[in-house]
Amino acid sequence: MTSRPDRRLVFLLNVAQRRLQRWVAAKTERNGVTAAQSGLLFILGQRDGALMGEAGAALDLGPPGISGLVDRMTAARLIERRADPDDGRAWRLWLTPVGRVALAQSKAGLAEINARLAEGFTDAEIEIVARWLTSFQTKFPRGEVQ
Amino acid sequence: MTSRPDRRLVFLLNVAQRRLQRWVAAKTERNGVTAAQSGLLFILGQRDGALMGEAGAALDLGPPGISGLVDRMTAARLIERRADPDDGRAWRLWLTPVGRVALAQSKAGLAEINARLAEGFTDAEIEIVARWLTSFQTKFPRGEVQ
DNA sequence: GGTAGATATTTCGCATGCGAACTAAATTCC
DNA sequence: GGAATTTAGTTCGCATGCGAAATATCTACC
Repeated sequence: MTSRPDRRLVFLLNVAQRRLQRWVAAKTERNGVTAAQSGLLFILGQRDGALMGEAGAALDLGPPGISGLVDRMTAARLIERRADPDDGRAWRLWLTPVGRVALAQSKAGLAEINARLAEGFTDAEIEIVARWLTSFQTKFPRGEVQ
Repeated sequence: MTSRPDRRLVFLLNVAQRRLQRWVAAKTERNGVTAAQSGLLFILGQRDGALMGEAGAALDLGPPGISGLVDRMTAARLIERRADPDDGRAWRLWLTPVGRVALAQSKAGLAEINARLAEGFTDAEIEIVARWLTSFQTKFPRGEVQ
């Protein structure tokens, strides 16, 4: 029966993600902060001075992902990278004043996006969506496929 | 009250998309066909000989996106690009024998992914998710932001 | 018929993020 | 204490897909 909707779920997810990505990119054009960069700003807003690996884990990024993101954001003066005094391999990440401003703007922008995301759906329905999205973490774990 | 779940929806969507992407990439490693490439194979499976623009629209890709995808898939011998006899600007895309085999494999793989995506959710719930994902098309339209 | 505008595709530079392979520092184990 | 292993990050090559700008062709309009 049904089975028609899920046929397209993979595709719909992909498109939705890109639509949102584009929207945020266009929205924050002047701001200069992309969606991925906002993510790291939010993390540091809660845990300024986090290790790169911690931030990467919080954002579900692998080492190359967080490394590149940090490079770009450091170049943009949004964050600062300082050596961990206790571990010669590790770096801690800190918001710069510019980064704090960008974070505040991102927070404001997120409010509008959240409003749109929930538009036309009840709290209960959004709850289901959130649960579905969260289920990916167990259904498609990092590391093991087989 | 609630309002806590949607806080993270943007992020959850992003992570879910990447998790699935990685999964598919690892899954189809030998196959050699990525998720994006499967998308085009599916389109051509239904409409062999589609114009690049048509295929791009069906996949919600802009001109540069479909152009690059076609380049890579042509190089991989999955599809063929032939000039449209009626329009000197346009190209039509055709599955190669290799592409047909890859499409068949992708179809099989999609079945497994669909099963996982629906795991733990009722048809009604999946319906809600599908509706939510589809709503992005109107909430975050191409072209206009403001 | 010829010019102005629309349309199909390409190219460029960029951000994102992956896996594989590497470097360097820390930890474990004998 | 020193070798083996683990851990934190980096680098490389790649796929993806965006916006802006360019190219080539087609269509419309005078």
